[in-house]
Amino acid sequence: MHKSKEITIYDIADKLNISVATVSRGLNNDVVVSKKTRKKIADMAAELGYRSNHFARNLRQQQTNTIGVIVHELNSNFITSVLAGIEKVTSEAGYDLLIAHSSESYIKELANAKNLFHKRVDGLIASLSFDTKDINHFKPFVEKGVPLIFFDRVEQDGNNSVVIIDNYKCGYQATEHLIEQGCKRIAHITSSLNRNVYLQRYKGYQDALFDNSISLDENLLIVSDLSEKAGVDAALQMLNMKPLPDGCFITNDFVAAVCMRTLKEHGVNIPQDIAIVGFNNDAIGKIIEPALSTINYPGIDMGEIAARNLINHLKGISNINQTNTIIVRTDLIIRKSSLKKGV
Amino acid sequence: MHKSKEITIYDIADKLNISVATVSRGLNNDVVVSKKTRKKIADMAAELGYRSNHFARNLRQQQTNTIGVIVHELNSNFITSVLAGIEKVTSEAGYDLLIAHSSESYIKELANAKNLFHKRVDGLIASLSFDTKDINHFKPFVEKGVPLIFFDRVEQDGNNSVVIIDNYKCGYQATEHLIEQGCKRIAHITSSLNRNVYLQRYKGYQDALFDNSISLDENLLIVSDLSEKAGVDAALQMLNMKPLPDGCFITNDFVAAVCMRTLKEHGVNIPQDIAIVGFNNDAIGKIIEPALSTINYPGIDMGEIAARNLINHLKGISNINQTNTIIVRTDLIIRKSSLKKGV
DNA sequence: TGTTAAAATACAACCGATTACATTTTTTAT
DNA sequence: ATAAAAAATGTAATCGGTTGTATTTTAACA
Repeated sequence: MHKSKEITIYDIADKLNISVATVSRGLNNDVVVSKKTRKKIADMAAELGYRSNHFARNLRQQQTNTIGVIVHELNSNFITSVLAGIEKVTSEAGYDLLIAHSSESYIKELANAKNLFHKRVDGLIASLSFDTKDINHFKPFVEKGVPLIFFDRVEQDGNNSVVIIDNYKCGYQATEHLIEQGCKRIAHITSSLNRNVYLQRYKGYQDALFDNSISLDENLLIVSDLSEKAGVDAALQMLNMKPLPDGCFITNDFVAAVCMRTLKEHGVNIPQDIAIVGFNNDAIGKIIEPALSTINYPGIDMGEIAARNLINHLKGISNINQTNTIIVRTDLIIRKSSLKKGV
Repeated sequence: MHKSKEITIYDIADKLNISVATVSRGLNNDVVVSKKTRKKIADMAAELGYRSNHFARNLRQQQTNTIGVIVHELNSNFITSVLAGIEKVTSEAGYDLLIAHSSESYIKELANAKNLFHKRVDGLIASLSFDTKDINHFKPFVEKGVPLIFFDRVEQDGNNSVVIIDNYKCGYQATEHLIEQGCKRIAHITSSLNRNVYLQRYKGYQDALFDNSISLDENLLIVSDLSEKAGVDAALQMLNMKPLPDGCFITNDFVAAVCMRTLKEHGVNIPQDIAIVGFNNDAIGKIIEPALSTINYPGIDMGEIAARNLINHLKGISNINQTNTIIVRTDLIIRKSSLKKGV
């Protein structure tokens, strides 16, 4: 099977006995070309099976029509929702997407950034990996004037455009809900406080305790990564506490699920002994028993917003550097895992 | 922030007072350029912050160095593993990846195929969507000589290259295991039998029953989509059966999990009343209770194999059309959900 | 009918790399 | 020292579109 020759605008021009300039303009529906000619060109293009050459076009136009996305993982409800949102907006605007994932690794994120930079994406949307220390690898984009939007996992004190949720409020709400259910000793299982999202949630947790006159017990804070093992370990750690915590706010549904399983294996009743609230509204939360209370946030909206802002900036409609921080709504979903009092 | 001017090989050539041809060759580490000159070129490129223009290169070379991937979804362990495998091989070989997902929709798969065709991917790796009826939309690739490999969800009677697991064997094994555990009335919850994977698993199920002298009861076959609702409905349907099935082979872990939850809510004991085996080895299976027995298959290997074959074909090392079907190993993971007899 | 404005089309340079072929420089052998 | 061979570098065409400017065709009007 040998490759058949590609059709170019020169072939169309030849067949129609007109110039390539007219063909090019006609294909782009330029009003300067008469309707009749445009029709002829379109018909001939279809007949010959013409497909435009992106490379020639991009080379000449000095733009790639491509937007890069760097995410910290692929395998989660939240991320796939964000991607869906981004895809919706970008594809409508005629942009292509180049998706890279760092698997929570700083090294891979670095490589991805470099790669996308060399591919000359017109813009970049990114969520930082778990162990990203600094964001110097995004500097080349800034220097070349490539617009940049971070979402969810962002650098706290940068002056970049970000699309985030109010993690502080979420932490506050989750904790307050547990307090309302009668919890007095509320554990908090979370990830590295160097990541903005976890730090803010922790602060919300602290303030909710404070506002309800519950003193903060540092021993109830368990920091770990987001692995299955971490969930088991966290559960064991809680089981060793005397007395057992009566509530627990976990910043990740998967870890919460593992944790619950381990607790139950050790005879702990949920929510009677410990009420639990997770974070993310992953599919898993509805399946485990008891169903997991959690914080829901609209990934698809975050994706759409990030993409829309980026594209508007690219088109000169708005300027990213003016609207610095966009906060997306969230809500607390209450299920059985936290309902000590019943409904 | 205005875009700073791009550095090209002409700039490097100017600075060094040599020709662009030499610069181009030097940058590609062509041995025909002296080591000394190559060093000078590399240094100057680094100093000026040169980045090569893929578009000029691809335009000239008439190839995109890009491989397209169409998957039926993004949000599953299996698919992300496959993607990881593909990415590993392709990035080592210097190819880029263009990933499209159809969300199990024929329409979207069609659009994706068209899109990737127009982007001129050098090769394509695809898994068919749930409701894909025919594969005519891949014809343009064949006609242009673009190599094509299907994995997992494939067209049963095409003569395309495919990377699959032995779904028949898996179905047989899962069913046999349930029989060994003493099950006599084994239900089978699966998806459209038009998809090869489900049809083959069903056949394995049938033959395992036959070989163990258990007559096939058509009423025990429940066909549905893979949604949460489907899991609930399937469970309810089983609950209505008199007598209740004592075993169940479900071709999807998520559906199995939902199904188990629903059964338990109705007071059914697992595995005592019904032993259950799922499929896919999703993370969820380890978390639910009892832990879910399932069929494991190595997504990462499938991805690597598919990608490696494609690239070898592109490089002329091998020919895809000769090695038509590649079957990847699988194994049955036995957990508590199916252990009626204990270990 | 002739003049001018407007509409449609054509010409040709350009984007930045690659590469066949030509030329120059260096090395080797006589 | 000189011819021949080998190594290094250069020249220029090419990939397939886009677009500023020039030219031709058509329309409008006096």
